[in-house]
Amino acid sequence: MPLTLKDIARMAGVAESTVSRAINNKPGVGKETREKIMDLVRKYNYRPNQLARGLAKKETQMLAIIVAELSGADYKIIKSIEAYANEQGYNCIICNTDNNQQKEEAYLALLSNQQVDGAIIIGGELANKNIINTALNKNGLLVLVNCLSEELLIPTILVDSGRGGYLATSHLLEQGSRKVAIVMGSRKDYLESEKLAGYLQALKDYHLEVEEKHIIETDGSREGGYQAFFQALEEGDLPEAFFVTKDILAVGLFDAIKMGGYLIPEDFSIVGYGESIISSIIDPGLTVVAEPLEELGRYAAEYIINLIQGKNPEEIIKVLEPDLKIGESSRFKIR
Amino acid sequence: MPLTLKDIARMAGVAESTVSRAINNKPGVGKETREKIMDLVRKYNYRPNQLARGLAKKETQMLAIIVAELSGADYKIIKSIEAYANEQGYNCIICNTDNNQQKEEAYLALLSNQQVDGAIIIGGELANKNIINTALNKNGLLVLVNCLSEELLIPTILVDSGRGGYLATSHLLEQGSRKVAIVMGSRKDYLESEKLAGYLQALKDYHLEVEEKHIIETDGSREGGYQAFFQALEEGDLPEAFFVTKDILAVGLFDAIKMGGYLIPEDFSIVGYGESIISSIIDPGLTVVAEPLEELGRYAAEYIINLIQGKNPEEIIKVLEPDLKIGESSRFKIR
DNA sequence: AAATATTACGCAAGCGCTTGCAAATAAGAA
DNA sequence: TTCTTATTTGCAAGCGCTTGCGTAATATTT
Repeated sequence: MPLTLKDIARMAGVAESTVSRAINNKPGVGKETREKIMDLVRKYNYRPNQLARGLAKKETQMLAIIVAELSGADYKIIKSIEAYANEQGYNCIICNTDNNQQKEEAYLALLSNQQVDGAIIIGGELANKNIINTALNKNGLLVLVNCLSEELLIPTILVDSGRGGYLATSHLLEQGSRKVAIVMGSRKDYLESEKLAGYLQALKDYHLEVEEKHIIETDGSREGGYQAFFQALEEGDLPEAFFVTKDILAVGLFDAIKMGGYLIPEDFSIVGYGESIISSIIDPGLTVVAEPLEELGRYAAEYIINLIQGKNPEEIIKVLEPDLKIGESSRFKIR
Repeated sequence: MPLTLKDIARMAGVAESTVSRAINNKPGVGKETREKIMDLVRKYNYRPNQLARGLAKKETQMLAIIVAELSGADYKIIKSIEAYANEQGYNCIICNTDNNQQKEEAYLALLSNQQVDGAIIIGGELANKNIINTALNKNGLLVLVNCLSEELLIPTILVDSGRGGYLATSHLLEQGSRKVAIVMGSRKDYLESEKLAGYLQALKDYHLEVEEKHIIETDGSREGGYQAFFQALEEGDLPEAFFVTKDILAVGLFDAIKMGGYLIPEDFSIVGYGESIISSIIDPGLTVVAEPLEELGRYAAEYIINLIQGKNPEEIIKVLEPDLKIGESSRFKIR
């Protein structure tokens, strides 16, 4: 049995309250008593029971990071959140929902249960609104990252995917390509649809017609990327460039292009989305839309902690801007 | 303010204890009262405060998964742990230590603090023994995965990396290569040293001399893999095959080999370690030592939960066997 | 030296839940 | 009907900690 405050108090010959104050270094404890207590604490390696503490204080100094899939990008965000949170004396627990509503619900319960002081939800489709609502009603503090709530007014922080799509597409256009296709995941995914919007806007700004067949929606897998190319090939009127919204898709697309005996970027210029190991491994190195993931995480962490500490931030939604990292997969086309 | 047991009790006109028993569906509550209570619970979406519950019951139904780096492999293990744990009514929180002793300590405190019922440590160097010890002394339950404790007798479950090294190397030897090099991370890393041991054993079984210069220790990075090849090149007496112990290393090695104008597997056969996206992306597809990660996680989860529930398992250390997944990067050599 | 302001400490209630035990009620056996 | 046994429910202590308030001890002021 671990020892308790009471044990320490008995050993030090003082009241529990004094020990408590000493441990939390609050005022109201004499220098000598404080030292005697701290010595005992060290000697017996006493650690306060956080459940009891949490119960009494109604705060746990814990944050939940609820994440749908745990991709490489998410991981960077998480690390950044953790870094800031730790700095501020909070610990983070990562809850992986696997895109499963049930699990999301279970983890959101951590919030309603007061096991964590706040939660950050990263990506994925948004949970059942009821659940979020009850979590919020019970005073739970929530921040959304890279996803959007439809009706509830929940603080949200995200990278402007529309802008990303625009950057990618206009880069390809600037490089001289005129027929640019987009290979994307599901349009139902908010971020994907935004990228598409950016793509469309860029075409518009260049006074180009939108070709429906150049909008290739896939399942987001490697295989999907592979098929996307051959689909384009079959349709005839092959694009000169591809904007690929996911790195795995890019891998498949590369496979297919090479399989077809074409060269990148000579035959096809390609821009991908997100800096990842994968996009750095594939050859030639991918030009990508780079997202400020660190900043994203940092901001989210700051936001939730401010919320917890009662400082009400000014803006409820914060949008960060991506930029373009030029690789070898896109090159100026002489026309 | 979330409502409490007391609120429900008042509304139902019964004692708190009755509500508690109803909620935990324990015997000793009449059918009608039970229903009345459960209706209230549903109506107000009441959720017991887990801190209070944990404090009273001295158990939280929570597991901590403490992981050093969160690589792709670890992620698979985690998912498998979670799956089983959820099945058994436990939730998992993932604690990422970033190979930082301080953080490891902080997270292990979750155990000593009784915030979790048990913890699973995956990979990485082992924490400060004192910390682990105190955690254990306080009755904390711990299982190690893919790492080893030096002196403490902690239940451990791992994949036999020695066997993996042996499989990889003997495969290359069987394919006709005689000069096989190993490109590895730090020898201080237990798993790496085991792989090396397996490599050496295979050479021995084939009655081959060990060439010190064919043991290439690197920092485990892509760059490290890259340099490894040119180092071998400079040394003269180029190997015919490489056993690479990490996928990132393999990427660098591939880069270098291609850069040198050589072909895989024509000029060099290569075997990597661990099935990962990366090893599946690089071209040609890597032959790898595949680890039963699912089983590993599942077993670890089973183990810790048994421990928590007081069932003492028979073996304190469990070793799983890897096997070989043949890709295109290794091929029979005609000599 | 007396009066006032500080500081150090203990008391006790309370956080929200569980649980052993006793009381009250219902049901079955005699 | 009366006694026994089983079932339903309440009481109250306790889990380990925090904190407001009161008192005793010490320091500061005149």
